[in-house]
Amino acid sequence: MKPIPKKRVCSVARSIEILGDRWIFLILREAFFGVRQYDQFQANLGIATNILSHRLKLLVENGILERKQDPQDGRRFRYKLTEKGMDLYPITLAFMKWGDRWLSGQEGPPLILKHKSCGRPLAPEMCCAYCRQVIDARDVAIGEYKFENV
Amino acid sequence: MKPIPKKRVCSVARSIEILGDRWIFLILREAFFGVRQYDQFQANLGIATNILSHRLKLLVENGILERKQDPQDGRRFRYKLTEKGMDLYPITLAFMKWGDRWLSGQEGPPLILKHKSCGRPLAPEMCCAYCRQVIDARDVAIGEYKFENV
DNA sequence: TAGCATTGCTTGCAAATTGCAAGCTATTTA
DNA sequence: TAAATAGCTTGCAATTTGCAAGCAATGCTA
Repeated sequence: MKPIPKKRVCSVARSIEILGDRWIFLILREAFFGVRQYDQFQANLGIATNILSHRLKLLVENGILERKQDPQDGRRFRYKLTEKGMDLYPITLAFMKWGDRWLSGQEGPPLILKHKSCGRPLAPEMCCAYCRQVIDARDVAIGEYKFENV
Repeated sequence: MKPIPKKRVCSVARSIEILGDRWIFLILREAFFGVRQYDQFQANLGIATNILSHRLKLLVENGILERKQDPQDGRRFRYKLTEKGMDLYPITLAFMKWGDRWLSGQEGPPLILKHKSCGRPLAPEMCCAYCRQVIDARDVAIGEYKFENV
C-alpha cells in the first residue's frame, strides 16, 4: 500500500498506517475474544483466506501478534496477542462504545461486557490520568509539537 | 466496498464498516485540529482529491461531518464535526496514545496535548465508569450477548 | 463588465488491492 | 497407507486507489 504522506509527524498517522484497514480490528476483536487459530478467524469473520493470511503476517511483522507452532499438533499455529497487541484493547473498546451509542438502533448494544474486577457492566470512558475527568475534545489544546516546520 | 460479513452482530464491526479506512481518521484528526475547508484537508494530508471528496461525502452521509456553505463566500464549504463526530475523539486519542507508546522511538511522542481544564499534559486512560480503574483486557468478560445463534 | 483567480470538485486511466475459488503441502488420524 | 485437516498460495475478475487534467460556480480585479 502506498505510504501515507508525512505532512504532519503524528502518532495517529503512524498507528493508522498499520491499523487502518477494515479487517485488522475485526481480527483483533476475535483475538480479544480468545480466538487463536487461523481456521477460527476465518470462520468467525468470513474473510477470504488470502486476505487473512496477509493481515496475520502484517500483524506478526508489527509485533502485535505472535505466531507459534502447537507442540501437540504440528499443523496448528497459535496467533497470540503480544503486550503491544493487548495494548490495542482501548482502541477496540472505543470503537465498540461509539458503535453502541451511535449505530445500535432501538435494540440497544448487541453485546454487554462485564468488568470482572468490579463486577459491574463495563462502561469505558476516556479520562485524564491527572484529573480523572472524562476527556472532551473541546478541553484539549496543543501542548508541544516537535516539528514546527509544517 | 463489499460489506463485512455479519457473522457476529457487533458494534466494532458496525463502526469499522464506516471508519475502517486509512484516510478517515486522518481527516478526523485534521477536523479535531480545527480544519474545516476542503483545501486545507487536501494540503495537510496530501490526499488525492477524488479520494478526499469521496471520504468527505461518506462522513457527511453518516452524520459525522456537516457540510455548510460559507455565507460570506459561496465558493467555500465548511466541514464541521457533529456531536456524533466529536464523539470519535476518544478513538483518535486511543490511536495517538498507542502510537506514542509503541511507534515513537527514542525521540518520544511527536505531539503533546494539554488538558485545558486541569492544566496538565493530556494523559488519556480508558477507565471503568463505575470503579474508575484503568481497564485491562484480561479483566473483561462477556456479559450479555443478544444473538446467541452464532 | 470582462477576464482572471480561487474553491471544490469530477473524469479518465494505470496500478494496486480485494474477494472468490481452486489447489497445494505438511502433518496427523483412521 | 489413505484420507482428513490446518494453513496456507495462486490465478483471475472486479473494485478501489492515486495521479493528472479538466471543469463549473463564485468572487476579485482592472
